[in-house]
Amino acid sequence: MSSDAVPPDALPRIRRFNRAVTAEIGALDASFLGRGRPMGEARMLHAIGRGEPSEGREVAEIRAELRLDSGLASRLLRSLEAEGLAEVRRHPQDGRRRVARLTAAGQAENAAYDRLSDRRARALIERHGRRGALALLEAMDRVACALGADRIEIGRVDPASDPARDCLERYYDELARRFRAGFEVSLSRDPQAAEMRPPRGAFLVATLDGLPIACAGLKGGEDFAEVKRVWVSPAARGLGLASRLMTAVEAEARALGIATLRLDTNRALPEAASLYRRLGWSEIARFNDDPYAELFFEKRL
Amino acid sequence: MSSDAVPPDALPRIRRFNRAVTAEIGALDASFLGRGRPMGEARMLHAIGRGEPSEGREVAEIRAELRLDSGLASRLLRSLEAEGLAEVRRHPQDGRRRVARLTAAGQAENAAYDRLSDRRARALIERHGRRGALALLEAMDRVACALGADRIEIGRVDPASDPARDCLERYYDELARRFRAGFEVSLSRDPQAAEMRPPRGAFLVATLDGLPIACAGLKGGEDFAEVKRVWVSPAARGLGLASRLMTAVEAEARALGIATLRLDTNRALPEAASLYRRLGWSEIARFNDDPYAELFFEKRL
DNA sequence: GCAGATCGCTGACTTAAGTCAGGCGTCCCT
DNA sequence: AGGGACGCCTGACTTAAGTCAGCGATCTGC
Repeated sequence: MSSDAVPPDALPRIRRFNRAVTAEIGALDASFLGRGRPMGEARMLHAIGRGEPSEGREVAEIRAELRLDSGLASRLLRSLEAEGLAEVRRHPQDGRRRVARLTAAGQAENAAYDRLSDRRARALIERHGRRGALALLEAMDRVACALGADRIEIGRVDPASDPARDCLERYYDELARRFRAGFEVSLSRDPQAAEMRPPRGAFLVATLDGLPIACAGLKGGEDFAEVKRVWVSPAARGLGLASRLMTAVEAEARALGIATLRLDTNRALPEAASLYRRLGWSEIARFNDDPYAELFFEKRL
Repeated sequence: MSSDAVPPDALPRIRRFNRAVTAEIGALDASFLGRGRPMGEARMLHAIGRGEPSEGREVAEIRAELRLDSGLASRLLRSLEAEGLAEVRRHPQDGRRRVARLTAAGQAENAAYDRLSDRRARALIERHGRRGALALLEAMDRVACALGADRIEIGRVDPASDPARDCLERYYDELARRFRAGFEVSLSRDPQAAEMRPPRGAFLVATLDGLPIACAGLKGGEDFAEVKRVWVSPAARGLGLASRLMTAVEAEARALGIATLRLDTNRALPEAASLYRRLGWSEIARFNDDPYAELFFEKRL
């Protein structure tokens, strides 16, 4: 990206942003100290709590996440153990490694920290009306996606699972907004797309910190497979995520032994068509009767 | 605001935002440590540097900003002095108070910290195209305004000054976008509004961390004064700022001995008209020939 | 079964950060 | 002129945070 893409007043605006969130995070940390425990221990407690309550988390993983020295991490674990909040056991497969888990008391303590954090969050949102709150959340999403772009993960899920349905719902809403004549899933071809499952297809969802932000489906067929439901949340656009997703879909297709991919799209989504062209797809003649489809593409793997 | 104004997925989204900015700020702090100086000293240096280079800043003010104990602040100042980066003198009016200033070396050091911060900021923005960068900056503005709402300051400025012109330009742009027939300042009545200056009028600008986010003008006249150019940046809407601004304008008017205020507005700005009604203004008959004016209000002080 | 690598732990430090009491000089008010 | 308030400083602490070397247990590959 050329440097003239930087608007002239960008730096002071980012400084203002930094100042605002630094103050907010400082205040949150200060409120955490109110539970009479140093920040290091509180962070360790929270990091352990991010794992499954029954399984716990590997100590090395936590240490990497919090960027802690092995000695320091060990000491923090000892003090949590002394308080009866956590317990550390040996890893079932590898006796050198260790796994930390929260006790019932530890989970309660962790929940108390979450409540403190949630209270601040709720207070922040409640200062605004419903419209303002939605706009603020969208702004926070965009910032979070831009800052956390390299923590975005793409994974395979069932198309009927919660994250997939969340993406699809937002995708359909967007189509309804952008198509002149609106959009009604049931009128589109193959509304269920039950084929987007192994062994014939797949459904991919991109998440950031566990929240879904993009999706793409691969639907198996006789002579070719189709790529469907490619959608990226507005908050995550401009990060190259659609390309990553398409690459991941192609990899899935190859793994399933698929040789030819096809897809259709609509002129109301010009950014989609130009993405496909950029990624080596070529336009072909209509190959289905979906009323919403106007443009058709193919790619041979 | 009732709690049902909180969207159901607000809390995880805010948690994701917190996680993202915490990581970003942590990384920035870590890069600051690269200059071989503890964070406390770096922050103190930067806080001193926020004042006018020639005048410096009062120690008490800095201490309040950084929430430092008097003893700790004093020690940090001593170490900056020992490094030749700052000097502390007695306050010209009050010998108890003290004023800290950066030396030339201190200013250079401070600039180096700014460069580190700016480099990160620029890298963040340059990851996006121009459109994406603008959207990201708008999102950051909105978050900064929402988080820093109680640091917003309203002050009197000259209507020809930079902050005023910045607001007015963005105001005219918005009118051009929202009025069906567009908007051309030169066609509106009294395009210069040179009267929005003491002793007959005033121009108010609201700023957050020095960046202008809202404005309002008071234009003196014979039988009544007019409120003009009331504008709030989209990033700051929903924070009650327009009301604060109107209250401030009324206070200015009272101080200038004005008894009657009038204003005009346009149906394309429904939120403005409803604000005026809410603040006790009553609709009156047309009192000028501005082609863009459709609704007319009056308030007696 | 042994060598070398890996993982986490402990002890012994250093440094940063923050707290508190007391003291000195200055200002303001009467 | 003098008492009390104020602003800042110093000294003497405590606590948190982070570093480093060395140790013992465990795993992996040969």
